[in-house]
Amino acid sequence: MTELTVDEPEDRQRTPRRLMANPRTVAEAEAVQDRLRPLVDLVGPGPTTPRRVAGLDVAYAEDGQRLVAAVVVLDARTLAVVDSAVVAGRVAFDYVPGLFAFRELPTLLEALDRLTTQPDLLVCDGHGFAHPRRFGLACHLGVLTGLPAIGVGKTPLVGQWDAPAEQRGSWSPLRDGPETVGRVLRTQDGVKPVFVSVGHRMDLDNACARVLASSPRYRLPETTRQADQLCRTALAARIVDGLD
DNA sequence: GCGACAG
DNA sequence: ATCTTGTCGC
Repeated sequence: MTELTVDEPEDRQRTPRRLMANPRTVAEAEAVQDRLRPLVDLVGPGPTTPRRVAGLDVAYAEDGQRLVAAVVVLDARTLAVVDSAVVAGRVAFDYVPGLFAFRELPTLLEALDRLTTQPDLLVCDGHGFAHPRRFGLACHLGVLTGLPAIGVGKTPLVGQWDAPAEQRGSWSPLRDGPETVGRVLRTQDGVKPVFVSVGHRMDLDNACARVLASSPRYRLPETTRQADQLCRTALAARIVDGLD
């Protein structure tokens, strides 16, 4: 299902081993990020009018070890759900700010592999370029799948910014030192803004345009909301194999 | 040395 | 992320 594997039918659902490094220590994890970082395409410009947009999210079980990942594909124009996948898994790494992606990556990739419909944009729950080593979850998912990706965070990880105007669509640059790493974007009038950053094969302007187009009514994009609802429901009702 | 720190 | 009660507002 991923672009990187289309030439290997017998292996089409597996991300190449050379990119699947599963670190066991903080040093190894940071090394993986530094190695993949050069593969990120920050220019894009990415699809201005994508057909299908995917939202990804994860819900954690009570023990904090098991989790359920969900991917929901929406029609970019109507925002109607056209496909989805839910997978149960295990936390693959302890939570460390900056290494968050390693916790959910294996299960999220598995869920992406189970889609029937190929999305042309991934909207990730977390940051992309707005990361200490400029390689957050959105960059990681983008590079591993080869798909355009953007990161939408609810809270900051790095950078400083000025509050954007209260109107929907207003934004201010998110800067980490001298460089702009993302934007603080107001998706609804008078509502707390979100943190948008490039993941892969997209420019920042387009990334913000896509986020706004996906958030007609609420603070978070419909993609994120649908994915959140799906994995949360699947976990609570245990309607997913491999749990318990 | 002391905070901050995606989900 | 998840644990948690009520509360203000559409």
